[in-house]
Amino acid sequence: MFSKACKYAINAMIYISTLPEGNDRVGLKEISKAINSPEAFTAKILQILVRENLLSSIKGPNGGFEIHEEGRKTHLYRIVQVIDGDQIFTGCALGLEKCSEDHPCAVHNKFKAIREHLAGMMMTTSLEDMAKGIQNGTNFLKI
Amino acid sequence: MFSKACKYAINAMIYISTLPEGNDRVGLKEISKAINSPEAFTAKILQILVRENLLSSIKGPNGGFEIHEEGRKTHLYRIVQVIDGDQIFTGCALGLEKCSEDHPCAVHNKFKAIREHLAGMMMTTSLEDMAKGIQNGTNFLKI
DNA sequence: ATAGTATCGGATATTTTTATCCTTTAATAT
DNA sequence: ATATTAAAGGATAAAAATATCCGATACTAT
Ligand code: FES
Ligand code: FES
Repeated sequence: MFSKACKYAINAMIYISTLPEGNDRVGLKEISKAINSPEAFTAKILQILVRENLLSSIKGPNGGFEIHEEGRKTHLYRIVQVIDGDQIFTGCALGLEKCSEDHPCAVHNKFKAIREHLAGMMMTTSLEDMAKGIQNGTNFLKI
Repeated sequence: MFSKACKYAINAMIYISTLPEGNDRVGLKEISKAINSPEAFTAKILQILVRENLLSSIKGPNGGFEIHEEGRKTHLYRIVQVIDGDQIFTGCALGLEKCSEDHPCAVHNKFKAIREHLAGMMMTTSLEDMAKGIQNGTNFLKI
């Protein structure tokens, strides 16, 4: 479904969002430990998220990553889009060059509903929302 | 969503199912032309499907692949399972070792519904069903 | 100013997926 | 029997995804 890179991105963003706003600066090491991901690879992914302004970073001592106010309203859809592209939301399930009503693949009609279900869910689920479940121990980021 | 191998497998199986039953023997070359897939790679995938008894093959002149009676009732779920495994139907969306109610990831509840939607669709969609859409020109296998 | 720290970014390595090549095996037709 | 044909299977190659390494950059603290 999602690439590993994308899973790490989502979990990392949620983890940062669980930290108290304004006091949420956190380093790579802590993040990758919290989500159980390879450190160096996670760094690459965080770099992309920073470049795309979904995340901000500060270098040097007491440096790290943080997500301010508005950033916590980011929807999962956007993260997937930035890391995996939106093939999953718009592409053809069976590999046709493009998904369209005019030239539908064998599963187009049935699949479209699922894809929209997924896209809708991802578009209405924010980091804030997810962070709550982690904070109160209902949901988990690793193992 | 699905691997290329899996997409080729599904389209190939549907293509064979569009041919008149009992007179449906068709060679690799024709199949990969019909679904626009790389020949040698497609051969590998068909071999797996033959090994798993979703397809049968005959060597030599007038040889090829065919799907008998019962085979046409095969559901897409089974093809995905054989080629990609059932990670997509049972695995955790965010990469936890296993998906479970006891230790749910951040999107577990929301994702479960989508996964079940997908699994249900794939379990109730057969080659026969798909073949009809191709035969009457409503759906397409390539481009 | 200087040393220390943490992210950035480029280079490289490993693994997995996708794709090709070629020999072997089994069936057909002459 | 023999030549021909098409799938099977093993070996290899290319591409993409995942993962690691290390010097450069920017910031902090002393
Ligand atoms: S054409 Fe395949 S999903 Fe729309
Ligand atoms: S635990 Fe992640 S989808 Fe169920």
